[in-house]
Amino acid sequence: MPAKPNDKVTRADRRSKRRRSIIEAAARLFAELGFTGCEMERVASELGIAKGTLYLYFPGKQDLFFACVDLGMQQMQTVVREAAATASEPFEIIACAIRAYLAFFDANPHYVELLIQERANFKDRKRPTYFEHRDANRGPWRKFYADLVAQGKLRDDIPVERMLDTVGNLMYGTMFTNLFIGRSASLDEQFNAILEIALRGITRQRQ
Amino acid sequence: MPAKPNDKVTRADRRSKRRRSIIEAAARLFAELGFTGCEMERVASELGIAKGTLYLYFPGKQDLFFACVDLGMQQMQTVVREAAATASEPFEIIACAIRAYLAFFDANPHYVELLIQERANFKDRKRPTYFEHRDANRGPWRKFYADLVAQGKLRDDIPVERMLDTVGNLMYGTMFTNLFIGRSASLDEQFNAILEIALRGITRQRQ
DNA sequence: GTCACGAAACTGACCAGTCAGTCATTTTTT
DNA sequence: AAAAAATGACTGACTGGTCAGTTTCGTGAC
Repeated sequence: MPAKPNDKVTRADRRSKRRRSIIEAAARLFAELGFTGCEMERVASELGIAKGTLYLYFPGKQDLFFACVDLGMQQMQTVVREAAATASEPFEIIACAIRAYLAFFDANPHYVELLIQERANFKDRKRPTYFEHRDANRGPWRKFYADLVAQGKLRDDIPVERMLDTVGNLMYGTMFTNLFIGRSASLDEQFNAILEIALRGITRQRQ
Repeated sequence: MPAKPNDKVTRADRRSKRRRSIIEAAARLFAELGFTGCEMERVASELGIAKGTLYLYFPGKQDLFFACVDLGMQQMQTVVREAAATASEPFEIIACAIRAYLAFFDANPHYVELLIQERANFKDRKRPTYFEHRDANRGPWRKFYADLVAQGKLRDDIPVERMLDTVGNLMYGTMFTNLFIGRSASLDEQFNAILEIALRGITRQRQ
């Protein structure tokens, strides 16, 4: 009988599986060797396939690279969103999101490397994927913060946009520093300091 | 008669002048085109000299590049140190340093680009120059913060090292973000938010 | 179950362009 | 006229992308 649909799925399935495995191998190699340093031949040999095959799945080296970065940022956003969803109390939600973010890049340092490579090699060809995803996911956070301001839980003398920027930049800077010179403290200790300072600052408050 | 000493100075002077001008031109081009994208020939033609001449001043492309990064970070450290020295009141000193840091990279975005290029192209050949300089200049800040803790002006429930790290990462992240997607607010507004949040946090404090 | 055959997937030798670094020669300085 | 500085044509190693040829897959006929 016309097992056509079924068949087609199998074919397409195999194709997308391989596509995925190419992206995963390439992501590791691009991170390790850099965009320029990672030859297409190397990616192919890593997978045990011929170089020409890569070009059946991606039009060129750059497209393969962008696919790697995009996969990484998608995974990050998913992890953070899911972590935030496990909490209910407002400040706990913020805490969970921050912790998940740091933990993700801690466990996947190669994705940080890709962000560097992207900026280093395509600075005027492409808006950084990181910020593309950040902005796409910012709406809910903006509303969340605004609500907390309305409830008197967050300061009303600093625009929400500035708070989001500042906390975001703190996380962003921490992610890079951790990769570049390693964490100087345990993830927990670092996380606690960040949360404490972001929420209450470094000054001793008069009671 | 033997104007030897004088002569030598003149000679060495001319040499170091040219060396400096090579570094300055190269810094701009490396930032604009990337380490790989910036050909030695290009640097030479920018200066109106032959490619071979570059090799009389630097052993190779990498050495020239590292000289560029180092010059940038030296300038930054100098600017920040001098700015901090203009203030006397503790929190004003911190404010001046942060403002000078942001203003410096705002006025010299090409140096940020060089930091990216350095990391992207030499991740396992060299500790990032930025952190090399940061650590070399951290001692006084550590002592400064510790004194403020002792005076009850800074919190004593967060280790000084964590405070330095966190504030440093916030500045570092801000510098990158400003370059990557542009500042979303004026330098002043951004600076105010950073200082306010670093010192007092985003939460509304009960009086 | 197996055979035939067209389509899809895969291969890897090859090409064309690139560029850091060299060095024999020329120009400038003292 | 010797030394120092500068030149730029040249080379050797490298690599993204191509494509003519080969292998594998899926399907329908028997």
